[in-house]
Amino acid sequence: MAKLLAKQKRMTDAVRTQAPASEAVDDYLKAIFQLSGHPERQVASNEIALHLSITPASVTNMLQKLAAQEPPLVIYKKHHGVKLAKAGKRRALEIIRHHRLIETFLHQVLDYPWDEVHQEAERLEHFISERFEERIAAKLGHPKFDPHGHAIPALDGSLPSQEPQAFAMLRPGQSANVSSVSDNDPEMLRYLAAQGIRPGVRLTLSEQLPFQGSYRVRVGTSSKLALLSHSLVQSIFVTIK
Amino acid sequence: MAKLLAKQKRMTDAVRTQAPASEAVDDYLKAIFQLSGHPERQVASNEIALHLSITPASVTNMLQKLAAQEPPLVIYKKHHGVKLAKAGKRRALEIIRHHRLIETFLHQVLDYPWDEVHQEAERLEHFISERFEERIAAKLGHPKFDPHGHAIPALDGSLPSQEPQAFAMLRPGQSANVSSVSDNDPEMLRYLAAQGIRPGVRLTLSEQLPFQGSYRVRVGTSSKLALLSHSLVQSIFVTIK
DNA sequence: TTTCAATATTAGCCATACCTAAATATTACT
DNA sequence: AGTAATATTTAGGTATGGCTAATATTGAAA
Ligand SMILES: [Mn+2]
Ligand SMILES: [Mn+2]
Ligand SMILES: [Mn+2]
Ligand SMILES: [Mn+2]
Repeated sequence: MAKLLAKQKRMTDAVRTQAPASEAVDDYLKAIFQLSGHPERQVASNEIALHLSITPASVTNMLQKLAAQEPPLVIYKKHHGVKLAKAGKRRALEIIRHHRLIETFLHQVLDYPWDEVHQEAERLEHFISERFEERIAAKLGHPKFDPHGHAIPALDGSLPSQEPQAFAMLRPGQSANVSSVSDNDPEMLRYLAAQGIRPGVRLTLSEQLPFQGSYRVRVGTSSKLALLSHSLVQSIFVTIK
Repeated sequence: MAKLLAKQKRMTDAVRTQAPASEAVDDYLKAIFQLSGHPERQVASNEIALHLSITPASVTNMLQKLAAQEPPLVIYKKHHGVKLAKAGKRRALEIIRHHRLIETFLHQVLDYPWDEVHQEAERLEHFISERFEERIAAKLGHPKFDPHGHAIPALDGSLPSQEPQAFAMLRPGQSANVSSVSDNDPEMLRYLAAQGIRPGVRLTLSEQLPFQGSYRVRVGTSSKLALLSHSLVQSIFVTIK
């Protein structure tokens, strides 16, 4: 705190641009990054609004601000969506790196259960310093994946271009290894853990019950089968090999 | 983020009170706590303004808000200063506990040098959860002191009522053990470390040069004496025994 | 090619949070 | 009682981030 008197002055001067970098800005950038997918496509205002639970008008407003920054954080084409500009992508990946490193740290060093790490990381990701980031990465031996199997962006922002596949896409009889699971629903994570489902475990789809019913799944080499709902199965991502 | 639509409505209703608990509020409460000392005395608006580098008008404004909360965070007597109310003292001690636990954690677990922990803790203290606090305390074995020798408030807010004495108060010939050092000036901390001065070390005042000059000090049982400026010596607190 | 529904943008506002300078008031000494 | 130091009030500023309602654009279906 302790706003310096100089600040007020400086802001009314010629500069005006330069990164605000608030929690809200971070969250927009993360949202755009996640929604733009692979290969990268333009993201519509509506999608962002939906993702963040705000109105499209608010989104347009913010996109204009982000595009007006120097350097711009997004490339914004009126009526045609946005994509991240260089600086925006850098920041998004930085936040995601923070998030996943923090999750891993909380789990491995502070013994958090895997269903509690996400919430805490969601806040702290915005406030840790570069130093902190570097120190926990070192402490953890520069991990490549977080507790849910999500890849941690490297310092230069690079990510393995793994195309994760939803388990729901498999056909009965097929097997695959869990690569990651969604991390935002604690209850679901506890349930998955109870079923022995976590990154690295091999799953075999036995059958899908008719009319979009549940999935009967063998977990590892266990003898009895787990019965997983459609929504559950959509949160499990696998690599077939 | 993701402000829920309900919020807007609710705030214009009857409730209105209840804790905002922002970084600024935290910093006011910490300032009042530190300034009110032992035994506790009323703190003047001016002192707070000075401490936080803002104007007295801003302070009055904030004090009124803090006093109006339900429950009140401060007891504010117009023209007669404030002191912390129960809830305010609880919060102040909570933040101070956070701060000192984080400092200790950064130093011991993440190998931060002792001159860098303060800055990082100053930010993070506002954002960690109760869970995080509990976990790092456990990891550290519930430490009683931070790297600068400051006592860490217990969970119930209790603090050892040690009356730390400025080393500057000693008379030539006297010896004392360093209990703590000021933690806000990194350069000074590096200098002290270089002189071997840290909590627990025994200091003997050999002489003070005339006209408020430097202090000649024996550090531990070393043979040669350190020469410390007046301002340096005022940042060192000791217990005589 | 026209029409229209879906989508997006603009305009005008609201609320919160902090802070300021200047005018005014209070207190506590001398 | 007078006055200097201190504090408060008044009035207003900046910044962020959100909303509604009115309007505009786009693109696909007719
Ligand atoms: Mn976040
Ligand atoms: Mn994760
Ligand atoms: Mn702080
Ligand atoms: Mn300290």
